[in-house]
Amino acid sequence: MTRIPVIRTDGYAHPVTSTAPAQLDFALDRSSPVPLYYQLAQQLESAIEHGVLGPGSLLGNEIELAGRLGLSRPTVRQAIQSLVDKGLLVRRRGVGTQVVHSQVKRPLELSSLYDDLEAAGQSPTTRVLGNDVVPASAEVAGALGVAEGSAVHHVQRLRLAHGEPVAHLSNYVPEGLLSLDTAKLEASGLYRMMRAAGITLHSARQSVGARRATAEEAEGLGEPEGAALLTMQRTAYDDTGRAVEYGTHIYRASRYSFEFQLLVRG
Amino acid sequence: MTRIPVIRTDGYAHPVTSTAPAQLDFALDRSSPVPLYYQLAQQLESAIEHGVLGPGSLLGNEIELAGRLGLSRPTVRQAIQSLVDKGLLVRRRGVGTQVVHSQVKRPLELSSLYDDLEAAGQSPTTRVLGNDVVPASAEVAGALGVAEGSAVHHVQRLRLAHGEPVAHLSNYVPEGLLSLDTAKLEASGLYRMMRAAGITLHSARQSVGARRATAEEAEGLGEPEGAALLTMQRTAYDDTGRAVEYGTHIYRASRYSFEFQLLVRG
DNA sequence: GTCATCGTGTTGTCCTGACAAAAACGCGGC
DNA sequence: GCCGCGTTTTTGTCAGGACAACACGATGAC
Repeated sequence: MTRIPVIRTDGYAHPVTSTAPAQLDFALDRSSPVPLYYQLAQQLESAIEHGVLGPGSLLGNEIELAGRLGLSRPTVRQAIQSLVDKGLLVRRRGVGTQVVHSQVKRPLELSSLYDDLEAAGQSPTTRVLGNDVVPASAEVAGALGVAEGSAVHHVQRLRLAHGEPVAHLSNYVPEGLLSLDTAKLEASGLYRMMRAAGITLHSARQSVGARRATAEEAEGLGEPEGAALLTMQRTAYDDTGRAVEYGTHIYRASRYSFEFQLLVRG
Repeated sequence: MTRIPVIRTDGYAHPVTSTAPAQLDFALDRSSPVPLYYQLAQQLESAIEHGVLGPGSLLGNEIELAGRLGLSRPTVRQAIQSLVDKGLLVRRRGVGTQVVHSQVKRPLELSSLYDDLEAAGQSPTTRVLGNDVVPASAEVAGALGVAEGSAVHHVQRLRLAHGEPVAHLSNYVPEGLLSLDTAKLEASGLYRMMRAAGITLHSARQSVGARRATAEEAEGLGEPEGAALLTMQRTAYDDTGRAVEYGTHIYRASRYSFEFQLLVRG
């Protein structure tokens, strides 16, 4: 390994580590139903995450790598490309493929707040405040693409972390898509229930803003009246293009902020 | 074309249009330096955007399409895949590839506020409030990965739309990366200047929150004291992994909110 | 009429091969 | 010592083929 500390005149020091191509052995199972490129991608990602492939280390050229693994070059490229898309690798023509220096985390998924908190070790809890079927208001009908007045589920929940309120969630779901059991809503999250019901989420439009809390909102969240709140509205669509959920949520700005990583698409 | 209106008992009506494979002719230039798959992807995207390929219309099978265009199947697949990654197309094995129903816009880019406003026809303006070189504070040094006290650019700008203040932007850039001309900062945006300087942005970590305005902030933005503000902190990295920018921004929540679309990665 | 089964169409995966383009390196000339 | 040029290395693009997996409709059995 060569380590070349680059000292710049302006005091901006950045250690450029250029590791020799790693000689990793990957275990590929051709009898597995899991695609070969996916097996390779997962093992590469695992190696990167566990530091076996440190930041800046070269991956070794594709042709040699393919030969060593007994794969064809397109298969190896497909595996590498999937990690490039995730932001874990960078390819440079004439140089090679290397692991990015900066630590990359998730690039903003359509994650439920439940998953977010759970990942952060916040032991989330849910209190279902309401779970009814109501006629759609004009706002809800427009967002979900249903007729005004048609039946929609309305779920109101309070999300807590460590017993403290964090957010008030208000969701609308078209009637008939999903059976919304109050007990399950408390134990899991709405998005998990959708996945379990065979709904494949595709995309969502979100809008994040801020405003001051009304007396009622402040009361429900344990904030002083007029406190700053983070607001989020979201409409989620499945892969057939129909809207499957519309939600307007408010978060305690003193206790929660949206953290995410985003990638620049080349 | 077959049009099958699906009427559900719950009043949820969604017209499923399944168009016969479109017979589009694309103009591919083999002498162009622009890759063939990219030419095809752009023309497909254009056709979708202009409604030539309506939502739900099938693309026709890949093999026939490849033959008709005089391309190989991998090339056609690469073009299609890039649009699937953008969320414009959906592939289904055994069925075909079709245009998604929901209108898809940009999936949250690392866009500057300047571009955002310009795209929205808001005719943005910039007033540079300060453009200095200062020693890095502990916070800035930590975010940029430089030594505390080392020289960094500090740019403070006020962004206006239609002459009204929208946001206060405070950016830090390591010294020596970029020449930060005040005149250019007013005419363009920071990110455009970075791209022009040969810096290829790779990823960024963002944090969005809310709080109430101090008297000074309210004064600068034309808001009443204590108004709700939207806050955003961002650290941007280039493809070598070094931090190239750190910014803390505040937005008038009464006039601006973050709008974006996000895709579920399969 | 209803259900299981088979056939067909389409995308998913994987292979081999070839040339082009870009970046880095080494060498020679100055 | 420095610059320029060619060489080498590596990824980028493209072709053509083969089989597998899955979805859907049609067909037949019951």
